[in-house]
Amino acid sequence: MSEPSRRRRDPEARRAEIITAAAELILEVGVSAVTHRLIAARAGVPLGATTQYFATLDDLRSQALHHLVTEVDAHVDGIRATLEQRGATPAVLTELIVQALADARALEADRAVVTAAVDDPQLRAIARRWSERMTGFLVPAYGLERATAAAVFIDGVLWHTRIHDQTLNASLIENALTGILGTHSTTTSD
Amino acid sequence: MSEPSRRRRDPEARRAEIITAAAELILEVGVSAVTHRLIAARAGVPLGATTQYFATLDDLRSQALHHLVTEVDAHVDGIRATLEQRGATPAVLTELIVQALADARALEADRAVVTAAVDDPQLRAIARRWSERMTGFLVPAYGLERATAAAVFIDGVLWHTRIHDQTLNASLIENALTGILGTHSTTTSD
Amino acid sequence: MSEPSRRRRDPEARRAEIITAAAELILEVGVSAVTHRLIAARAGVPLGATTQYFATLDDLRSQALHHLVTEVDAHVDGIRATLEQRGATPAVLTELIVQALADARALEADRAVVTAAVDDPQLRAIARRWSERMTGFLVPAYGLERATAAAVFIDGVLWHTRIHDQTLNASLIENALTGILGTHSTTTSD
Amino acid sequence: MSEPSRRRRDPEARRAEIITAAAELILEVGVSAVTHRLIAARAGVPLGATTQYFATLDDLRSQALHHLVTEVDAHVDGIRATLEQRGATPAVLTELIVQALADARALEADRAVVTAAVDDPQLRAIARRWSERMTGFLVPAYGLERATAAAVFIDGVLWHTRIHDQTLNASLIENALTGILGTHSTTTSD
DNA sequence: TATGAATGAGTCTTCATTCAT
DNA sequence: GATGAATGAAGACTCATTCAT
Repeated sequence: MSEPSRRRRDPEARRAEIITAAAELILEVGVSAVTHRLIAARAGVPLGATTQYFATLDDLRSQALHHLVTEVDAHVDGIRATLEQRGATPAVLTELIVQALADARALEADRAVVTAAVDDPQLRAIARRWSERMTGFLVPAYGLERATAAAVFIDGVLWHTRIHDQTLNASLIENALTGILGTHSTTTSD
Repeated sequence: MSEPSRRRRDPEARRAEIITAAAELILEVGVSAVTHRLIAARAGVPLGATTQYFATLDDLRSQALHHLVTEVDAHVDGIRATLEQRGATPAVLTELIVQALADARALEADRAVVTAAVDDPQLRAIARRWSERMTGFLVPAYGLERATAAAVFIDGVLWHTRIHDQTLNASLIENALTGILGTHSTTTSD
Repeated sequence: MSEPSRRRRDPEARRAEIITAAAELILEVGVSAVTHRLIAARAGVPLGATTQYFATLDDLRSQALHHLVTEVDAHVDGIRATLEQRGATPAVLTELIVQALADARALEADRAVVTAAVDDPQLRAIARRWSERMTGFLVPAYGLERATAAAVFIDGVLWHTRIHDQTLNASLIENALTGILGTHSTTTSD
Repeated sequence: MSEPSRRRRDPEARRAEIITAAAELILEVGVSAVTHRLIAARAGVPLGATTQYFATLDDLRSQALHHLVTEVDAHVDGIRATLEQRGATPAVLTELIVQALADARALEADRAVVTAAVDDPQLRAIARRWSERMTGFLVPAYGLERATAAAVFIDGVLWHTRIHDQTLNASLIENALTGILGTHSTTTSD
């Protein structure tokens, strides 16, 4: 007598699946092109599930964006770890940047978040975190001003890559960072 | 008894009005949120007018974006003139950047074009022009690598401003540019 | 205070209703004049229902046409049964034709299918079935050529009736069929 | 000072051009797909001309259909001439039919008129003329009943050709006509 | 008179959202 | 609680028709 039942029995997992699907779609087709139906299809859940767990599509979109933010955050955590281990020198930073540029998915995630952030005040606060954290890593060694400038430059490098077909070369990046941060990448906090 | 009756009779002006309205809306709500209805309302023309002059909404969007591009281009022309007159020194560049950051409208125009460019290959080519022209102005004095790095940094400054609520201060910008371009702002080409 | 609220909950029945409504309208106003709105009104369902069940209006039209085809087919089945029972003589054929001419609805269905078939290759194949089946019934007794000619004549009779206000009289039909099929309506296959 | 003037100076010729263009388009895309714009483009006249000369699109369509009717009529005139010269024998009729079947344009014109006639009472009267005239040619030799039956058969042949990919062969047609009209092509009026 | 700009009604289609089951 | 049927508001687009020029 037991019908196939209503599928899963783990609401939290379903939520997660739906958010993941939405996040993927945001990267693929853009924030404004995601729909309930698209998400349901991608997540392999019935249409109703996408409205059951999220009051509104905007709500769902927003949570998906947050999901992407945490993804970006994880990357930043990795960067911090490396910088702490090996020192925040231009050479190490450059290596990390070149690595990041090679990861198309991460690049897209960042792009999606930043682009969406321009229009969405709530999201903007979240997006700011990236540069703030990055700046934070560099402040101890270079002081606030130089650290900020370096973070700004790195942001520029990311955008440049999205618009141009070829990546900036490593020595250009390293030289620029060296110029911005100054030669004395040691003590002084300016 | 007098109905509003038919309107103007100046097609070229109407086209321009519609494009202008569309461009404004792109800056305000983003490319993907503009609709015929929105544009018509903003331009103060009947819905039909927006389809009379443009075969498709994409067509209209595209022309509005081009309109913004020419706006950006005009700014860049101004920058070139100043650089030629006063020299492409970090100080002059900084002054120009600060000026640009104060012009919210121009900033938005640039943002809209660049953001749209990420997804639209045709537009991407156009958007590349900005950094290419900017780089071009600096190459004679600093060589290709440093010029490129400076343009990338400036792009980063623009994005930073869009995401953060406060502008970067002038000395930060100037110092960074000085570091990137090198102190010897003479003729060395790398 | 009670709004009409949501309707039925029987998808299959709704599909059928919509198709039936569309088929009726095709007969009344022609294939190219049917619209979603018209169909919805006729079927007594909201506009959205017509797009929920059919991806595209063409899809809906096509299914409605198929519906008519099966209707025509059922008629042809009846004809076959009679011919098998009573023999495919001109007299019996005439009786069946006169019967068919009296059924305005069936006549219209056939007309709609044939007319639509002229422009639609896919439908043309279906429409050919009518004459092919009819021919098939007569081949055993009269051979392919005479059978074909008779089917062609019968088709002509149907069209004649649609264009003229009065029906052809039975003796005319029977005499013509006799002439076409030959006197020896017995054995021989040509 | 003389501007290129408003183009033509022969209203009647323009009317004719427009009607001809409309008639062509009816044959190509079907009655319901013709639009003012399409007609204007085909005729090489400005949009306004199509509304200047015809009160309504339906009016224009109707006149175009009449134009096709006269075209069909001209064909029938040719047929009459031949029948008067060479006698209305099955052999001659068959020859004429085979000829007609080879003329795709004429076939389409006939189809368009007849198809449109089913729905349009006014046009139906006009369309009836074809079979009435054809019948008329045969009445003197075969009497009303047989003449009518032959005309009906011929109509069937035309439709058959539109639906099937291959033409009926000449001997089939001739044999059928012989059967319908009887061997004694003398004066008996039934 | 001739032209084509102007307008809005109407077309197909998509989808967020609601809610019966 | 889970599902997907139901609904209508919007969106893009087409075009007959009107009418200023």
